[in-house]
Amino acid sequence: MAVQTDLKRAGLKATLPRLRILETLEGSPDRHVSAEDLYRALLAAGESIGIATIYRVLTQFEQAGLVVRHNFDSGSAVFELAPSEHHDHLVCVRCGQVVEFVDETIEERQRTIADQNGFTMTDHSLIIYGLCPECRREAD
Amino acid sequence: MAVQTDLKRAGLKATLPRLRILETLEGSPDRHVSAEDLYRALLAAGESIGIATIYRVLTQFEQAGLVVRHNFDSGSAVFELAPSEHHDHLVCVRCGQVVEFVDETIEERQRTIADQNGFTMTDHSLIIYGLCPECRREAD
DNA sequence: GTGTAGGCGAGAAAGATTCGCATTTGCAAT
DNA sequence: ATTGCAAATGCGAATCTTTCTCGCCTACAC
Repeated sequence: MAVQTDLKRAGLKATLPRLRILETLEGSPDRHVSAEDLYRALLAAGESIGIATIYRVLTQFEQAGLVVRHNFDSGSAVFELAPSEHHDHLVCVRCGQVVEFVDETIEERQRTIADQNGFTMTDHSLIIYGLCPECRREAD
Repeated sequence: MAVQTDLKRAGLKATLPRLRILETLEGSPDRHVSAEDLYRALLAAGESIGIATIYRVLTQFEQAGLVVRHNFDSGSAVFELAPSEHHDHLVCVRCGQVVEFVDETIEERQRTIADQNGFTMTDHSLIIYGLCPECRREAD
């Protein structure tokens, strides 16, 4: 099973909660889920798991590079399986839908800006908020 | 006093807490402050104010366009007096220092990307995380 | 000055996340 | 297969940030 080797490779014991969380992330219709989302999904699936474990495991996954954490304006963090290639986000302020995009021009400018200011860029977060096509139509 | 007319113009009564908060924001050496920062600063200045009032007032100021709220990775929101012109942020992951910048190329690309995805952009947030020059030197 | 709508302070509440600790579990050496 | 133990889990309490409630107070139009 790939999930199990993913954990081993990341230097983490293949425990039941970790396997379940990773599987749930992979099987989620929504790439971006909160700790609470995962908790509810696992309880619904009949698993017995504590919310604290979810947070602990997600933090470990993040440190291991398996997932990425985002702080959208929603108040709670959302996590997504680490994509092979970096991308940024468009978030609908009405329905919460998330669209991913990549733009090399912006990536390039960011590196330049960090350099110009003497910063060594370690990460960045670009979120465009707006109304998605559906919500725009409904909110006419 | 300009502060008082600023409030009136924004449609807010010029109450003591509001005046103090606005003055503190203007007098802050750091443009980006949290609700807690303001609370401590006001208590230290001998004012008697509740943390709830700080949040209430900051939210009103935000709606009135007097301040802007940012969600950096720190867990709590930070506020800054509304700048005359929009800008983005470079945040040092070690000391928390914040540097502001404007880049028309990026602004332009964002509008294009929102359009291409059928979104009506209402706002955006670009934060570049990294090590500032000083921290880079110290963390050799 | 006075009335009143709106604002305030304090504490409780809510939501998100972390901590402390007793119990359980993965896993490697028997 | 069995065992031993460090590491991980589950649970409830604690913490942190932010919001709500409610009785009292105040800015300001008249």
